[in-house]
Amino acid sequence: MAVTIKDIATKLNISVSTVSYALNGGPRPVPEAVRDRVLEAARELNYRPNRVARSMITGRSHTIGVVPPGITHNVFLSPYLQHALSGVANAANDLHQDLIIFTRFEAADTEAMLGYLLDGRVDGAIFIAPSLSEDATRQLAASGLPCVCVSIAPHEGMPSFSPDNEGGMRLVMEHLFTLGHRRFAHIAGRPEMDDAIARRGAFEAFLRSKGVPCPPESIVNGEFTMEGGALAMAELLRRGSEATAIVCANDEMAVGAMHTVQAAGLRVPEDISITGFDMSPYSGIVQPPITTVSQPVIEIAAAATSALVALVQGQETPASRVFPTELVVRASTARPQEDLLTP
Amino acid sequence: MAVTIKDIATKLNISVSTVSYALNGGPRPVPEAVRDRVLEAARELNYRPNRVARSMITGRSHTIGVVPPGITHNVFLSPYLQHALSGVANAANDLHQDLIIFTRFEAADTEAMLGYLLDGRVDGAIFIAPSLSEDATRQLAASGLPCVCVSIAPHEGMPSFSPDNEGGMRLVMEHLFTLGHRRFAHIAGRPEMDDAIARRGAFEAFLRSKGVPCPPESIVNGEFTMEGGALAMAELLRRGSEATAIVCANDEMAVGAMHTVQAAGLRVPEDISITGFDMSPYSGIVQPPITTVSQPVIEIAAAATSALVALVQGQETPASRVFPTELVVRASTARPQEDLLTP
DNA sequence: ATGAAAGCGCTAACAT
DNA sequence: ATGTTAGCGCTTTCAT
Repeated sequence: MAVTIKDIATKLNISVSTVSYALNGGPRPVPEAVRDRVLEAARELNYRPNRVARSMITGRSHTIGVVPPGITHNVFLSPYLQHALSGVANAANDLHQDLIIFTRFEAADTEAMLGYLLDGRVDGAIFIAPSLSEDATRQLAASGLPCVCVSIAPHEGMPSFSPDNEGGMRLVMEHLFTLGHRRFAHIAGRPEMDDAIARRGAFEAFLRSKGVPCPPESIVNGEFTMEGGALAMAELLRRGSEATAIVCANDEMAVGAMHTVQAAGLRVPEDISITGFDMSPYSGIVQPPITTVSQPVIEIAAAATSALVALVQGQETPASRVFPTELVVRASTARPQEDLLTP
Repeated sequence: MAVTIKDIATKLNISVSTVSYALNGGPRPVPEAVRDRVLEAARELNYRPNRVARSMITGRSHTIGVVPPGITHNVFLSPYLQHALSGVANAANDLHQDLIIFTRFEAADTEAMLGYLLDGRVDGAIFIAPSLSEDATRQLAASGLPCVCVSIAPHEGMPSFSPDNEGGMRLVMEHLFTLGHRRFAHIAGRPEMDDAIARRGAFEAFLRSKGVPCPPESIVNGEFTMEGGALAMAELLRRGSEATAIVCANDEMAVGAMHTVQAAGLRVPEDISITGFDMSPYSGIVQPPITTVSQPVIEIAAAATSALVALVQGQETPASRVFPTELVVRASTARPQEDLLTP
């Protein structure tokens, strides 16, 4: 049996309340002499406070629930999530919060998800790139659990911390367009993910604004992984794509796509330019390094975490924020061949 | 105020115990009619069980604490930990356990660590590549908290799930030796980490067994990161190393070391062979891909997790296991120059 | 200044 | 078959 404050009280022949106040340093004052005796007894008995019991009374667990996208299989193996989790962990650390990571949510089991989130173990939740159903979103809002979202939020009420996807995509497109590219293809993310939607939308919008055609067969969806990118690229080649620039929705896809392109005997960037998004470590160490858009994922996630803690502590709903993105030009993009041939 | 079983009991004019038994499907039988009414009322009132309250009675939280190495700064950015966490998460998922990830332990604050681990929120703990003090180890054992260790355990009593570091290192060394290498350098991990120690030990033992000299200046310690490897390699070059084979304690180090080597104008593998350890994704996508040793980290971590759950459930202490490693020959290793010149 | 006692929401032993 | 009640370990109100 673990040592409790009652044991300390019994040993010192004082009441549990005095022990509690002594241990917590308040709110009721305790004479220093008594406090010292209590602290010493605690040390002697090897007493450790039971936070579960405490949190039942205070209603606070000082623990934050982290909900990664339900679609992702190996959460910890996704570079994007790694950075997001890193940001959350850093901020949680600074704010003295612990983290429960919910990797157990089956795709769309709203009930189970709410059950876990509302079982009293977490003070609030951070959703990372969620794809929540209308129903889940509504119930969540109704539950009153403080929530924030890394990436675009599923509904108005939830504070959202996201990168400027549109701006970032515009930067890459402008870069490629200026290099002389006129035939583009887009390897898009899964259509349930808001960031994927935003990036695809910006891709199309840019082409429209320049009067460049954007046939449906030049866009293909895939998983946000190297395999996803490799497969999507293979599909583009199968369709006889003549694009000189392949714009990918994230870096892993770009790495996979480049692999397929190179395996097909084409050179990057001489024959085909490829771009990514997110500036994941992979895009920097492949040959050639991939031109990409950096977004401050760690910072975004940290900001979301701070906002959540503020929300939990009763401060008013924090404002959503959109974080700037930056173009990172590397060696996977160059002027297209035909441009070189027809000056 | 959240809905409780008391609300359901009041609404249906029955006792809380009946509600509890109905909700949990036992252990006391409840007539089907009553049960249905309870379940319906629960749905209507939007009742959600409070697991904190439950775990206070049952003494079980169905939650596992995960303790990454205290040294690692950005836990989620280390490929090794990513895979270990993945394995833990997979198994935890299968076994219906949640995860609290303790990223908050300051280097050596034993007291704080024990406080968190023993505060009632976790049923047991998984230590990943820990570097625990004698004191922490002893207190932990005394606390009775079920614990297992991914990598070599800090003491006998704790079941350990680790790769065959010695065997793996022997495989690489044998490979390099057979290629003709006779001058080796080792980029070792931090001397607090048991895996690092084991790999270094096996490196030295192999050379000894072959009668190959192993001067102290041919071994340099570094962080288990690309930067660590790059720095260590630079140090080796500064020392005027004439090694033809650089054996690194992990893949990130190898990637970093290769970067330094290439930046110095040397070719891999023509001028220098480089090997890694762990088979992290990075080692496979750099140019040239790096010869490495694969260890089944995900499987190891999953086995540790299953063992922990068994331990929590009162089964006898599971046996420690050592997992086999495999040599993965890629393009970063070749016969040394001098071997080609002097046949 | 300090003790006694009422819960937090739940399970389970004890009664009926 | 089902209701009553005693806690789990703690915080906090109410007495003293």
